[in-house]
Amino acid sequence: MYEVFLSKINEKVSLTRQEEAEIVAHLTHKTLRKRQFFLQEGDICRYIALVEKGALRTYVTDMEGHEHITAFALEGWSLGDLCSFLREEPATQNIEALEDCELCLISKPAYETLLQKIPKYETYNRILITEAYIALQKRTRDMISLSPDEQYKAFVNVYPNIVLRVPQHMIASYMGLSPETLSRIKSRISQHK
Amino acid sequence: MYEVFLSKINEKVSLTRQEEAEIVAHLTHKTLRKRQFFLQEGDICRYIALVEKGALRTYVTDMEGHEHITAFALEGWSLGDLCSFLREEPATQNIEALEDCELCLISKPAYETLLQKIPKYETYNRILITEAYIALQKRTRDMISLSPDEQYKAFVNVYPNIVLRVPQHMIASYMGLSPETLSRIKSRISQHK
DNA sequence: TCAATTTCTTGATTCAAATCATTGGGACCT
DNA sequence: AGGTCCCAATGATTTGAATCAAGAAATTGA
Repeated sequence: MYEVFLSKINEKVSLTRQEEAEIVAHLTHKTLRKRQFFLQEGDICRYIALVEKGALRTYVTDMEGHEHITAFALEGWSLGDLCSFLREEPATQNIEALEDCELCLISKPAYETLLQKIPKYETYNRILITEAYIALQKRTRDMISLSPDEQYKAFVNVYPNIVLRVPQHMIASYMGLSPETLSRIKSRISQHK
Repeated sequence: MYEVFLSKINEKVSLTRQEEAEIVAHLTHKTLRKRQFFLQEGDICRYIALVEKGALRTYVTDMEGHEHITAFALEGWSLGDLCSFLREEPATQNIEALEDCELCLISKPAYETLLQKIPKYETYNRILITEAYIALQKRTRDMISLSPDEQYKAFVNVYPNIVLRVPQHMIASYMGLSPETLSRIKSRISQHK
């Protein structure tokens, strides 16, 4: 049931059987159908989720009501509106299933208990959030310093699975482009082979 | 000497005298003159710094050689190329003093020792990096969802000190705009009062 | 104090991407 | 099969910001 979750932690720190049991006792499970929301803007994000199966997208809405995708998540990835989760404030992000999903959830009380009781869990979280920060920083750097063509090539290289599983107009949204522009970028790239 | 550093930690966790002494023993001090670099692209980032006094900018260089400012740092803020620091890879960021600066440094060996020996230091770091992640996420969200005018107003509200201490064209660079465009935005805003 | 640099503003032109509009191809229904 | 919906590709037009250019204002430094 929680193999993906535990193996993710064990990649960073080695848990004993006891610790594994303690952690699993604080997890819950959830399934989502395609198009169901894990989180909607305005609600408080009560859980951080780890994707055991499926695909989801995170998006925000701008002042004109347009959606902008800020992240995708596939198997093994974590998601949630961290700001809303930690401060128990209304979320600004929406998280929607793009396929039927299996999620593994941890609530705020569970999160805090584990941080306190299991030092390795705190270490794991420090490492996880540090890596997320580095990845986000890298993404912003790429958006600044690469041409749209280069950016798309980089995206296809780093996330080939997403390209296969997600409609193209959503990748355009993620890249901050109109669907038409991404379409033209693709044809431009394939011309120069 | 290290008051700013310790008070930053004590905001999040309460250190004993012993712990404070242990931490201070692992810190070093550095001064920078205006226009000196704390870090240059290609070098390995050997230290994370906390600004005790002064102002700095972090920037990256794109394929055409243009600079893009990704962050400013004033008193009490931390900086460094985290990716380069942790993985001991060449940095992609440049960090330059905008004023004469006093920095408080922590090396990688010191960082790892403290993480291990002082659990509160790990907790502090987890909280710090989590807040940095949330702030970076908020910034990307603003860049996506706000008009340049709104973005500038928000920037002035959140960082009035930076606006006072940093040339306008650098703020334009931070916002991803040309200096001319930011100038026009300012006149547009002041017209509508 | 005066020259040199840096910084900011304003105007004219150019350009890349958004928008608007149309078409064609699948996929999924009954 | 036929119809509806969704998605991608392509063309025409518009638009907002970058670029190019020049000059004014402010800082800096000898």
